[in-house]
Amino acid sequence: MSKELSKTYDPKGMEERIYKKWLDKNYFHAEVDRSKKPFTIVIPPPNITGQLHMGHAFDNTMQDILIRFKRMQGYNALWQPGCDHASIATEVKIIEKLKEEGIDKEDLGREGFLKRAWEWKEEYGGRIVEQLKKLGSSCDWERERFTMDEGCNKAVTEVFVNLYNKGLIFKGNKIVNWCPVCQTTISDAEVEHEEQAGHFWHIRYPKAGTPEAEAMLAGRKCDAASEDNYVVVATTRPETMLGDTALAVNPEDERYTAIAGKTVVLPLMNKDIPVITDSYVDKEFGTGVVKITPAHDPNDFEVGKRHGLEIINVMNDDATINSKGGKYEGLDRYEARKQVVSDLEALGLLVKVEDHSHNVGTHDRCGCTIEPMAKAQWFVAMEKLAKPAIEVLKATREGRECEYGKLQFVPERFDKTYLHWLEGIRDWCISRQLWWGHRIPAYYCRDCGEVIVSKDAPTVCPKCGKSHLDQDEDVLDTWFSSALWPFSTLGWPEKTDELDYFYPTDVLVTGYDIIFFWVVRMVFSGIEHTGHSPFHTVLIHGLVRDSQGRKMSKSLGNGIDPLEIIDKYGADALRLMLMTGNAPGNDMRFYYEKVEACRNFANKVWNASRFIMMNMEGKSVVRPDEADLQPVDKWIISRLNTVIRDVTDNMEKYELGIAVGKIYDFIWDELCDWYIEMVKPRLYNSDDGASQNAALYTLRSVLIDALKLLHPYMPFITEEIYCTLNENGDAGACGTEDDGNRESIMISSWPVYDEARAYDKEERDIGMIKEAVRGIRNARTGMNVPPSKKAHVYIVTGDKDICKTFEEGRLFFTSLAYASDVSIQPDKTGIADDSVSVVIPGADIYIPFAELVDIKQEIERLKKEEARLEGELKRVNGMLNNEKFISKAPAAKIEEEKGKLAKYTQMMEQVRERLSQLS
RNA sequence: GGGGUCUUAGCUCAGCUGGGAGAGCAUCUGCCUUACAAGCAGAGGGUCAUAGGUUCGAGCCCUAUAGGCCCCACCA
Repeated sequence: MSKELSKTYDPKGMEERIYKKWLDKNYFHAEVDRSKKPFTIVIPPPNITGQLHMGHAFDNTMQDILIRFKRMQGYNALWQPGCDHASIATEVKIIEKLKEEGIDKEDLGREGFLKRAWEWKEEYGGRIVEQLKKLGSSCDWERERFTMDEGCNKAVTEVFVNLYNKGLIFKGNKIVNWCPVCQTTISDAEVEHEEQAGHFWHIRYPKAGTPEAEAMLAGRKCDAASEDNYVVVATTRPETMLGDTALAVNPEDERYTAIAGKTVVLPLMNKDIPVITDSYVDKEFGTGVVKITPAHDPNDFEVGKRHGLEIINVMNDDATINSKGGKYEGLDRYEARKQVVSDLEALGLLVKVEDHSHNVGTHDRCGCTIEPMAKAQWFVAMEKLAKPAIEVLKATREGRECEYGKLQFVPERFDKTYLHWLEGIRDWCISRQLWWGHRIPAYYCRDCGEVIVSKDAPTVCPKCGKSHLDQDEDVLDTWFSSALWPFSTLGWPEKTDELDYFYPTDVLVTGYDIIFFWVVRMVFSGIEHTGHSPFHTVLIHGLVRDSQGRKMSKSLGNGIDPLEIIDKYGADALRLMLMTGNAPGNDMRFYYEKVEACRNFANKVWNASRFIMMNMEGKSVVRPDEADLQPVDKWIISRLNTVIRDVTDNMEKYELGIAVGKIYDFIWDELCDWYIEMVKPRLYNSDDGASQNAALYTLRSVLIDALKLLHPYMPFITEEIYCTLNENGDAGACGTEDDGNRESIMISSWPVYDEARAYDKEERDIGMIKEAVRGIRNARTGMNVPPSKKAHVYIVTGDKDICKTFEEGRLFFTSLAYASDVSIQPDKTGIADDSVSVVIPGADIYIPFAELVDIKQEIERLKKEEARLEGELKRVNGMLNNEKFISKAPAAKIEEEKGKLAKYTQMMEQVRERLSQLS
């Protein structure tokens, strides 16, 4: 029973049906199979809170293309899917939802909250997975994982305990980034710096024992104040002075040698603090004196450590001033700032206020200004871990062997981003004051204070033997578990077959915005725990922006929902749009016009296929003898062959945009606009069965290979056509041996370049015919000849080979160049003088239009051609007459230019001769 | 302060290791030619940001300049 394609391309319904078929057939599933080479990609796990957005569509399209390509090439391709628990993002969402119900997180308690969170995950966690399916993603859904499932939790615990035992995880009191809104620490990577307009307050600190100090302590302005008795400090954050424990000057600063080592009185707090010297202080900046607040500034913290200063944290977790802040207790940090400034002013201690813009750290999630605070938190010591991660990339770039495997970024420029971050890396704060996440496997003995870090919860304290143990309340940074994703999903820490076979994985595809968050952490984790870089290539892409180049965002409301696009234009069109005309790592803009153009291409493919099938209807198409193939058949086969080679090459180099451009051009220009048109007369003429069969066979086999090349990009339409074709007979493809797999294009084999199908002569011959046809069309348009007006075409050439070429191609002039008749002759006998002429290398073409020809116009046209050729000749002669070019340029280039010289010279002669005839 | 990146046709962008400037959209002209008007055939349109340099030869490599964007950074 033969099946037909519907009249118009309509992806609706079709895509869903095909996806279901793929699932039913289990094509996406990969099992360990040692007879095949694995190719593995792990998905960047989308957040369970997430909805599919253009970024996901972009990212996953690229991965699907690579996976489908490799699968067709015969690799055992595994695309490992899953979702991320997204600790803080999810927790925030759930808190919001609870709020709607009038419930406070604390009311539920930890247990109750987690129960709700899991329910939430069950309800919404699968949503994005369903959306990925609409895109056509060929993930192995049987292997779907979750960063907080049992296996991942086991991996996390294992890693934590390992690193702790090696001393690479430690609990320490350090300055951390504290988000007062989310009430948790965040890592450096989660802090966004933004330039803010602020002020520079110059504040007097009176020297101890002076009348100025006495007055201040008494709470009044000093009537006879002398500047000599003050030290002036400039600060952008006056409220932090409540926690000052010193002033600092540069030891080299002669202005302050007298005061160094002495004592000043801290205003408002009215206590003595020392003036210390530290080379950290920049003499040139501000007043050259820095207030030191070890609890609220990372630099001050370091200075404080060096000098044994007290660390006084003056803030609560919500960034209000605490009891250490004296009378300011309870005020928000910004209210406190105002109050402090006005109090200083009242005491005559405010010298001046300058405008000053400075960088303020904000939380990337909530936008709140980060408060640096000294807190006891868990950290990963990064220095040791960073080294091999740096080494593996450098070794790969320098072509050295490396025990950790290979690592490269595509495009290469992201090497620098990666290296720069790793080389300046600081310890990673991993504890979070949240509930949704992997709980830290540390336990504290209530009796003796012993800290126990262990995979299994201890029941008694190993030190004191008592059983009053409390687990650490905190959970881990969500990226701590994502960092293990490439191997935790394959079974690590168990030594599974999967891990052994699929790991290290091959390519990681992600946006440049998460190199720090994720890529870096996966690499050092992979090396530390498995000994290998988790992938050899990181393929980086940019952002999808709106048509005005703005980032798509919820707040701007300029996001475009990929699902709507899929609904309207089809997933294939969306996928093609995302991959077309974009270079790796670059941002792109979203335009509806672009999607439409891609949908139009799908329609083109659809209709060309429909045309081919229509013509095969009722005929049994068989593999023709080589002798039955006509030059034009060999031409398209040869062109396809080249495209197969180039596309494969581009895809192997991750040049996905270039590759699909070549497929697009081949299908639209060469196959549809030329080959199909050239072959039509043969299809409509059943008298020459062998020729018809050869044309049909070629059409069919070229189409199949073209569809195969296109399949990774446009999986649905190619599958639909491929299957329909195969239900209607079985003529095989040209670039592939019969692989016996006709039931789906996605498991068919990738076309391979074949030397035997490179037909150089036919490529040249058909190229010449195309040029002649184009020339005739061109001339006709120039003369305003309507298509309905057919004309006799005379081809004049003395060259036997050229003559033969045109002899074989004479039909093309009838069908493509509006010829009523075609004469091929060695001279101009019988051709009217007032014909339009077209010059191609080796032949003159004349078209007598009689009354239609305007000789003046014709002369003008020829003169234009003459000028063009003059330009070309000038350029070629310039090169060939240049001795240095002759002596230094490669021989092949010289030959090429000599060939052009001959060609243009000949054409020029023909044009000039024709011109002299006319005038 | 450091690093990256961009500046190519009216618009959005390609242009891989240096060797005669491309695509899509838009514009103009002519076509409902029985696969496709979501189409066909043609046309116009670019001193490849500027100035130097390397080279036989530069959109491509180097340097500087101008402008745009991005990332990193503890100058209070």
